[in-house]
Amino acid sequence: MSPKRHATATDVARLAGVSQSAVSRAFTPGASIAEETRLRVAEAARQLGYRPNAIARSLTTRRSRIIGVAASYLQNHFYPDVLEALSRGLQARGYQMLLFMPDAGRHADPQLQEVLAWRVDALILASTTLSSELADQCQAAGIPVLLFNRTSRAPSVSSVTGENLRGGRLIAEFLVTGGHRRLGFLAGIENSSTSRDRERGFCGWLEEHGHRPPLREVGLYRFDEASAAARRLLARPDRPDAIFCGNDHMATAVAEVARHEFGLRIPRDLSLVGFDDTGPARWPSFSLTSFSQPVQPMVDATVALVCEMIENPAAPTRHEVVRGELVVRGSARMPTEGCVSLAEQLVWRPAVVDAAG
Amino acid sequence: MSPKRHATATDVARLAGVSQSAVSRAFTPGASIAEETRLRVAEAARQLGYRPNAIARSLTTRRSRIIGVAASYLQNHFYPDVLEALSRGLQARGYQMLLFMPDAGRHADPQLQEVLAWRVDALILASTTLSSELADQCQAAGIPVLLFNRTSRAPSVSSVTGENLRGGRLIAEFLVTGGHRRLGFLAGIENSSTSRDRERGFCGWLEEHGHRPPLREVGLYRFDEASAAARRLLARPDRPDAIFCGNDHMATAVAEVARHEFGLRIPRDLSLVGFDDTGPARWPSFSLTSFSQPVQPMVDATVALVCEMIENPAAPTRHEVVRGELVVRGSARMPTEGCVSLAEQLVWRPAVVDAAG
DNA sequence: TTGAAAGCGGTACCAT
DNA sequence: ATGGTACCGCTTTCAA
Repeated sequence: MSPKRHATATDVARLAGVSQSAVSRAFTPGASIAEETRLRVAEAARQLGYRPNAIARSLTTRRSRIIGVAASYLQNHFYPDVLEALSRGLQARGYQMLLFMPDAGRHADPQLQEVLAWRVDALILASTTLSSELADQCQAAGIPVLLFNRTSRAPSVSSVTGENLRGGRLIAEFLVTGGHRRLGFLAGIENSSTSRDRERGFCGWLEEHGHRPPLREVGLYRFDEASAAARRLLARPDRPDAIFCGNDHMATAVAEVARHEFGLRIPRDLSLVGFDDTGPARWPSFSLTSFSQPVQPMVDATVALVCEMIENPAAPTRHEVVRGELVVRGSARMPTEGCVSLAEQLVWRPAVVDAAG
Repeated sequence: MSPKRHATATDVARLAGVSQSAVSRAFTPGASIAEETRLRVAEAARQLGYRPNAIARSLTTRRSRIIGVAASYLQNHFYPDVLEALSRGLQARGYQMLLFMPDAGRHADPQLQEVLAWRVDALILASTTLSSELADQCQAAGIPVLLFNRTSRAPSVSSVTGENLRGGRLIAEFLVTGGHRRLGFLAGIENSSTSRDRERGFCGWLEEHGHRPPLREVGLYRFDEASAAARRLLARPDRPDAIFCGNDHMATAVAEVARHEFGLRIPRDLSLVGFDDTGPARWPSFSLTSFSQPVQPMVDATVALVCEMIENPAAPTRHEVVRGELVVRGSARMPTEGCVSLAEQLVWRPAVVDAAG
């Protein structure tokens, strides 16, 4: 069969014996229309399988009710979780989600342009790789931009992040109190705000308390890079006795290398702490101690903020920081005698398969 | 600053001193326009920051160049991988991707309608939960529908799947040849074609070769359900010595339960085989033997097929089956003396952290 | 090659 | 409450 043309409002109007305007009203909640007319239209629409054309509607209303979402590297389980929550959140508010995955580097630009061509009502950038100049440009072009799990150097772009700084500090304190003395830090993407803040928190606390800076490697937030970095770190004569990994995804890579290539036991020979508290890191096999970035609250904040920005474009920039906590599992040696203030900030989660879902 | 209006083709035309039609042509590859005019328009467009409005374009051309993609349950690492590849594949062909995650059950309908309102050029359903009647309806409404990793009962809807039947059979042969005698099968979603086919292959081979049917549990393709199913299965007095799990995601759940709750060693006390060959299942900790569903080939086939369906709506239904192979790692006891035909179908992959990426 | 003009399928304002 | 009508921003004939 040929691609049969969709029924239009005019078709419905003809069948229902009303004007095309009436059809439009019948599908506009709160429009002034007689109940009887509405029913007649509804019936005609049903017969014809009519659905208002969102494209035509958007052309006149100048609001697409589409939100562009940029993501990259879904291997890190944090992002699929975010995507799922985001999809439901936006859907619930009547928005559609146009997903795109920018290529690394400058090639992202044409892709972004394609998305902008759809006159998206807003842009959510959950991609570490997309340059922040791009964000600024969009912002300047008058479209609301929201950075997710990152910030821009220019503080003019709104953002939703976790407590990167506090997380980094707390982990430093936790590890030092736990008796570790040769610390390591595995950075993510070096010029990402997220990795920088976590590192600043971690090293800041160490410095303030008179400890040596940690050994340092870069894992680019990727599994394979993190594995390679772990090999370098663990092969050193002064191998660290604890590593703070920039996220859980890298931490699992380090755990794999440590156990299966170096024969190390965790946490006996090596303590590991991650960031995010997502995915396989919660499974008993890894039982990773990790500073959490709670997906649902972060997404809720994002959806609320983005809707606000759309409704009030003049609203001031906001930087939401969603509270996290240090979730203590089994991958890092515990402080035996903790200071109280530290203990109060920890959450103890024994490994249970059920909780892994 | 107020949400400044985007420049339109008319604005550009005025500045360039040409007609609005000329502007349109300047942005239409292959349109008949003088090179000099094109340049003048390009310059004016640049000055004004003009980008053709995709919404207006779609309204007249009646092609949106948007493809609706339904996914559900991104916890299973297979799907994020698919999404990433799909995004790049569609992008490369000039399509945008409108992603939605149908709620389980009937509530999916209004969401689908929203997507259809955008007059998507095609629909890719990679969601196990979306009912196949919905697929039929869309198909009947004249929009190309492609089922990914599933089929519909009515064979009129095109699909791309892995070798579910052959995979199931091969795994049965592999396990029996490996000396296992008390087999278990962990089903996914019971009325999904994928789970049914894998089970049919598995049980079919067993029956044909005079073996008892396996013990059976249902894991709904979910981590927590699979964990619960594993507990039931492993607590039995006649506990299976090998379990074929409907996918890798469930297999990792079973491995966790088996090791950490039942103290079983894999594969000494229990052999495990999965399906998909993705994600954490490839990590040394799991080193899962699994029948592969190669993401890139499956996505390539999907993109090619969907484009074909768009260009030629009259094209006949097609059911692409992408070849997979039994990837042998360490989670299942190997046949000591294999029959040659079986051995030829196996691929041996020792656990290496590098390969896990 | 170019410009004028007729839609595409709606929304919203205007009288009635 | 209803119908008529002027757009929304573009593509695509049709003449010139």
